[in-house]
Amino acid sequence: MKISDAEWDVMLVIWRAEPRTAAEVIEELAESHDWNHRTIRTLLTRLVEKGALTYSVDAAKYIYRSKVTQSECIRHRSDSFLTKVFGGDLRALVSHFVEDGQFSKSEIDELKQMLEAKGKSSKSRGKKS
Amino acid sequence: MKISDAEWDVMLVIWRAEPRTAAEVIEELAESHDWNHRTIRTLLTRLVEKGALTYSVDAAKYIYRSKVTQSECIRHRSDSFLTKVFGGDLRALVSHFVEDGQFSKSEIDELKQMLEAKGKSSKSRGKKS
DNA sequence: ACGCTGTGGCTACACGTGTAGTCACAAGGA
DNA sequence: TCCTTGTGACTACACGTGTAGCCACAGCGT
Repeated sequence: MKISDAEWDVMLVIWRAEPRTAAEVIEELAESHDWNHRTIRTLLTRLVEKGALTYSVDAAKYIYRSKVTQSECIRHRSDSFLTKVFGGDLRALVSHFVEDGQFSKSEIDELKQMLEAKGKSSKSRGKKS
Repeated sequence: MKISDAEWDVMLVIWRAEPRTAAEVIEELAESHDWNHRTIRTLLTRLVEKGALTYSVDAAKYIYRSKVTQSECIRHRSDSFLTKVFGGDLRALVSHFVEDGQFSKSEIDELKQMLEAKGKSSKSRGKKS
């Protein structure tokens, strides 16, 4: 399932706190986006169509909740990105971001520790789970 | 400038070796894609329109060459991705990929060294080189 | 000289996406 | 009870994108 950029922002609101009525989603998005409420309703509908959201009806209102988790979607987008932009070369990707970014000393240490742990436990911890 | 997914594959061919005639691009893409040559010509035209490619004419043939570098484009896509999917949190992005990926011992060491170097030279090496 | 073939130019068309309007219905205030 | 207001349903529409057709022209083989 492919969630578009605008839809992604809607998902973020839902993931942040579920479930939500359309009105709540619209209100929260109003703070960051200059979207007509119609637009947001359309996005909600499309997300339901493509299976990213479900809804239940309460007092003639729809209550939306996610059907896919944020991490699933992040993983999905990350995988596509890795494949498309770095040709699947994970090391190239990571080094690109590391070289390009600005990290504080402590963040660098944190990442090193992460790698450390990775070096020990590693092997066999694939992508699924 | 936004290069679409199909266009990206065309750019890859050009970046790999420039300049190229349309025929050469088509031939190379035939190996990996099941695209009609018309499709590729359209993509080439669109890439010229959006300024990613230029061409010169020689013996009534177009010779295409890139107008933007691969690293510029990678940086661009990477920035959008970072912003959209990880809300700009570079640390989260890197840790996602590190945790998710499978690295060999030596790759881990390599990355640690990169961080090491980063820790020393760091600060002030922003994104604009 | 003539037709086949490859070339770029122009055109097409469906689908996704961003953006939003119209409509009918239901709930709640006057 | 009647109107306002909010709701989801359906509709619209332009632009990007993936995919490709038609056309005229130029070069090459015969």
